[in-house]
Amino acid sequence: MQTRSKRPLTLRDVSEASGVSEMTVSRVLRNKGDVSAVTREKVREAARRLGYVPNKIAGALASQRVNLVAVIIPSLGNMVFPEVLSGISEVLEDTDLQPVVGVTDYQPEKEEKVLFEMLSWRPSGVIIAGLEHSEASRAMLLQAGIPVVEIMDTDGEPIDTAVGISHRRAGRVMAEAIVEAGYKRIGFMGTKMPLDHRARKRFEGFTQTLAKNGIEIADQEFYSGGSALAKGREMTEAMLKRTPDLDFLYFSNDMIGAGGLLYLQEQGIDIPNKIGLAGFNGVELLEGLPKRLASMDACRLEIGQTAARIVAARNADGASDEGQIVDLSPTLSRGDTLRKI
Amino acid sequence: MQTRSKRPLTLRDVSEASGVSEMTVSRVLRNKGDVSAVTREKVREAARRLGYVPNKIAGALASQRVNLVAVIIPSLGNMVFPEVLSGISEVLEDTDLQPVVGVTDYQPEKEEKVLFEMLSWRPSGVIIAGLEHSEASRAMLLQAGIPVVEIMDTDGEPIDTAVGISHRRAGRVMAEAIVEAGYKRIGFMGTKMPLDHRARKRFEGFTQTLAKNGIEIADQEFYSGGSALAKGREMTEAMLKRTPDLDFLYFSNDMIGAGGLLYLQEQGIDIPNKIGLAGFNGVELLEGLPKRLASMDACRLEIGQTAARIVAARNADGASDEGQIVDLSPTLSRGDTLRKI
DNA sequence: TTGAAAGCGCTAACAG
DNA sequence: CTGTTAGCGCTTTCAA
Repeated sequence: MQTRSKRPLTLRDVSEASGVSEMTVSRVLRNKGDVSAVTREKVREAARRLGYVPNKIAGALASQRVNLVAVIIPSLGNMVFPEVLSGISEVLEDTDLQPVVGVTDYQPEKEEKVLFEMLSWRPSGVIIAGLEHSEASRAMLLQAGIPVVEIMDTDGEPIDTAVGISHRRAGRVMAEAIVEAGYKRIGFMGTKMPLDHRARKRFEGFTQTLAKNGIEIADQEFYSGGSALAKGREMTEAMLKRTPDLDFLYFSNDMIGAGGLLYLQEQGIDIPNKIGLAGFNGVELLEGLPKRLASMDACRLEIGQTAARIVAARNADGASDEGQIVDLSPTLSRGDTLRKI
Repeated sequence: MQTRSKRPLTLRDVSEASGVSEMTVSRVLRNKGDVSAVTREKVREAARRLGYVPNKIAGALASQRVNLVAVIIPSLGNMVFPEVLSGISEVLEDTDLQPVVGVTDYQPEKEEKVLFEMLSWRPSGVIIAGLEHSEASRAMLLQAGIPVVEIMDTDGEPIDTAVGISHRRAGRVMAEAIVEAGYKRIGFMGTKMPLDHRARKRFEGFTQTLAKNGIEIADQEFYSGGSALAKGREMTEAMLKRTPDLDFLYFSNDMIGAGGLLYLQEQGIDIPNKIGLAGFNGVELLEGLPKRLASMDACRLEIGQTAARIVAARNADGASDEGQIVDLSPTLSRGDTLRKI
């Protein structure tokens, strides 16, 4: 270990310090090619002593290989994407690939920018949330010449490969369960995010199925910003004041659902008989609530794992299953807030 | 836009397509140096038409500049680090720097690995959580020759610069407030994480101040894994069964605190008179709970912003305030669960 | 098992 | 305002 220096160390420094050619030093440090045990030890020792950190920039340029996988998601703030990331990291840890995360805040322009920025580092693959992208983004992805896995959603045409669930179907399934359970006056609460296509698709599937059963959403409200738990609480109160005869509330995510649940419990309202409730995502948080909120698992972990496996496989054997769509099946959990038939 | 090709486009392709020298193309694409409006337009047009994405690897190697800032944190799973990240991104968005996140899972070996990996991309700065690092990690950081900001914690010796709060003091302040409010039989619940040094320091500050007031922790319990909300609930129940005369519960984080709160409310226990409660972090979630949990803000956003500003400033003017420690003051919010004096 | 030469795609530094 | 010439620090390839 030497004292801080302005210029980072190079292979040449290690080469000189060990009396071994740069090329051989390089081989030792990458465990590539045969090097005699003595030489190897000499090099290792010198590298360690100097505190040498290889320059991947130079390495990548020379080898035309970057062990990075770009992961592009809308947000880190709601527990769903961190869980997808866990799935990805878990799988990539057994390979030499590494995830690099970019966040878009649900903004197509930002997605475009982040994507451009990441692609300019020539990653070995892209895992990106959603099937909706700007023309420019699609073009970049197409041009990149690397595996592209679009995750979370399967309702649409993937650029290359998709892994996710059908949110339209998720909305339908939930609507069916609610109708079967005999609820009739249904309210909906969600986020004010026109660009959250998956929430939109769930809502569409939901209302369509209700319509098929002769039911129309009786009331609805959308929020943005603030504590989701508090918003769920407030919106529920407001909606029930406005439309007192509702007998079911469908929340676009578990967090606002939990807020609604807490509020209704405080009011001493009989759940699920007087009013039933359901959210979406199946987040871990639900386990600690006074009643388990009905919800639907979005298969977050599995999506991450599968996507990562696809990227890893393509990098390993170049096998190309382009056009593949992996459609996972979310499970509905009725919890304690959706009455049995 | 052309069809997918195996070889990514290079500057030379744009040069040929536009009939302008590579150097000038490079200047246009980086908005660097004076280029005539016509030439500029010609180049832009060609680049757009081809769908050219510059190769930052080559650029970085040539210019010896990488606009990346390594951000190394223990976890994405608990809402505290994502908020720090927001602070960082927010500030860096006004610069040409970009954060790249690495996660250590609170494991020193993983920290070492992630750090090595990131430093090998020669970033322009490092923002890393905590002041405790392995010898090797410290050495790398010292050698790197770039700004290093250690965040979250100020109880210790920074390698270069630190931005955070004193967790020992945070523990002390909370203990003082609890003692002043007249509570005497105090229970503690936390995570089973010997490597979460900040939680440890809070606990130390807490118990020391209690001791100074002649009080000893009456009961304590640690958990690991599972839903924090559910764990808080379970641990609270178990602890009160074991030690029924407790009059205060201090939780090492808000999530388990919320679980405890929900449980006690269901039991109809008088909060804060029969039992007082407090957590740590001041998370947004608290706003939606039936009672606002007493907590202490960890200044997450501000820490992120400040750290990013320091890195950005050092990159801009090279001004070096090494050794600086920015010690922020968390505010105690009594909420509804810590009785007034 | 080791080494020498020739780039990877871009930009700094000069010239014109 | 535009072009030319050298590398950046590695790895690939080929020879020894």
